[in-house]
Amino acid sequence: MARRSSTPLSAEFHSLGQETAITLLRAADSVRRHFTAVLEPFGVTLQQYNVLRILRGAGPDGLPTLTISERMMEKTPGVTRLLDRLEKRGWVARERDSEDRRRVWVKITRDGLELLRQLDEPIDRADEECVESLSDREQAQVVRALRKL
Amino acid sequence: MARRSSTPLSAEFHSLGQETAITLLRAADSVRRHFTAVLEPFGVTLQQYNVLRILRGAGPDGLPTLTISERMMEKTPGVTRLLDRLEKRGWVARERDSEDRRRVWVKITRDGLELLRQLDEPIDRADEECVESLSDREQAQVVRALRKL
DNA sequence: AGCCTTTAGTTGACCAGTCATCTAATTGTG
DNA sequence: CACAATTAGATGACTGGTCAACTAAAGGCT
Repeated sequence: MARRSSTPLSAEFHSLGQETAITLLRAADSVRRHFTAVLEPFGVTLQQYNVLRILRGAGPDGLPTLTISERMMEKTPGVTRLLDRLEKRGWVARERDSEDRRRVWVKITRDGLELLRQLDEPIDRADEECVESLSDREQAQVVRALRKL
Repeated sequence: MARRSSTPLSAEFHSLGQETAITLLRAADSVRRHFTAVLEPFGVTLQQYNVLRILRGAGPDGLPTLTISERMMEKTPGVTRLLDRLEKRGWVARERDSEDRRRVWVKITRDGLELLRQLDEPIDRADEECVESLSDREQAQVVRALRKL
């Protein structure tokens, strides 16, 4: 059952597992930096962008706060404060549910939608660029493997 | 030169590039969570652990702050404050260079080394565990591809 | 020597993520 | 109906990452 530690590809590492983990973390950092650089001129962070995308996808009623935090796989406190900032910038609006007054519905505003519209093209480009040093074959291999994590 | 957007493997995505980028970010999060869970009982964070590993590798003289921040590929201010916390816990010591008094040498303490000693085994295990759902072949594919980023 | 530039590192302000705790509203059960 | 348990979300305190501005010490040049 337990796998013996396998030989790494590079002498820099103890084991193949270590090499995979660290290479993965580094690669993800590189991708994150790439997106951050695209968003930075617009004054949006990657997480803020993610929330706005989720809200655009959710349609005109928006979503309750907890649903957003589930979709982002993030803890609620972080999301609450992220929404505070998005609300202050006028990109989202919050409204308490009149039926269940614990619940807060969050929806993207006209300004938020306009921001996303401006970002759609640059982000599509960034999606390609940040992994452009990999062939389609390599990308497919990576996706198929990493999906298992 | 410019690559046309390639077909994603899953309908969830617009393009293969997007699918690769997002899958990569998610996988890295999973790995990060795995390591964090191992370190948490010891009261160390992943970044703190990284610094301690770098300092152990550097030998008894330690390293200047800026060198540490280069090796971590991180901005200096963050490292300064990380070191503040490590110093407060007694895991590192700082000493101003008597030749060049701008420079601060940071070295790991006996307590810091003892902490790492206790962590060596669990971390080696975590290196394997966090990617154990991939075969050696898949890991090698992933490493070879992601090294290009 | 005097001054300008560069280098090493710190500090302040902000965004983000996590944990623990808290409030308020709702639901479930006797 | 009343009261406990659950749920939605907010708040405080801390770690961490980034940018901009700052201090202090070297180094270089006239």
